[in-house]
Amino acid sequence: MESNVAVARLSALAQPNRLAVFRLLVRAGNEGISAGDIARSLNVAANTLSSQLNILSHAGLVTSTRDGRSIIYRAAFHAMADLMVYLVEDCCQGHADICVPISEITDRIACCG
Amino acid sequence: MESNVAVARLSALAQPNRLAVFRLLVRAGNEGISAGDIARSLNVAANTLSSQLNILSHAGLVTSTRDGRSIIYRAAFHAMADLMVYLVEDCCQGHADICVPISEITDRIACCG
DNA sequence: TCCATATTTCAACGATAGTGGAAATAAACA
DNA sequence: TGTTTATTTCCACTATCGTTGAAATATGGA
Repeated sequence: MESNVAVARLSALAQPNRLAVFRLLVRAGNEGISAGDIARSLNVAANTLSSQLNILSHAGLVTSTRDGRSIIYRAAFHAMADLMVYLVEDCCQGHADICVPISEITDRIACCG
Repeated sequence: MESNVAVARLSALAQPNRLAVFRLLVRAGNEGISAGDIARSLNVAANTLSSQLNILSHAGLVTSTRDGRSIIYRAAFHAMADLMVYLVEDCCQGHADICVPISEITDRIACCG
């Protein structure tokens, strides 16, 4: 991953509304949520949410498909995975003994286990 | 983790210089790097770097200890782990079959394996 | 003590982000 | 076709961020 892509994704998530949107979509899984339902859930104006979704979308963190009058948004899990890997890449340069904490991450990411 | 802490950490990383600083410290591991050496490595002014380090530090993503005239900075792996977990928390509400991508994260985070 | 090195703090500037009102687009339905 | 619902685009305003010069603080050594 290139640095500017990572920055775009981190910037997209570094805002209370957008972070809440993303986490809501993570919990919704592949089913996704319509823009209107997201706006109602988080109590934000429709146009404000639209620009937030646009930022998340351009960062590659969410995808959208039209369903009748509504547009369904979904979290892009692979993009999230790429970002996480990038953040701890090449850690410790192979000295496993001084890098125990990272292995704890994998133990704690067990959402569907 | 509270939302505002996550936003602070994501904001801290959502800037090219600071992201580069953090990744440099991740690669350095527990040995850490002095502020001056970071500034030279990344070719940024000392006072600019100082404010960047301050932001990373307040976000809990780096720690510092004085060593003579220098101050050594280190990545805070546990804080990073907490953030990662927060981002994919409660994903899919337990429907493992529709949430394969998250399990791929753990496979790909294997820096010291 | 005096000086050099390492780092931080302060103040100010220009640039960018977040929000909301109003209008535009898109689809469904009578 | 005309109307309603869903969402987005455009625009302007305020607030916050990132950078830099200059000064201040802290440590080590002559």
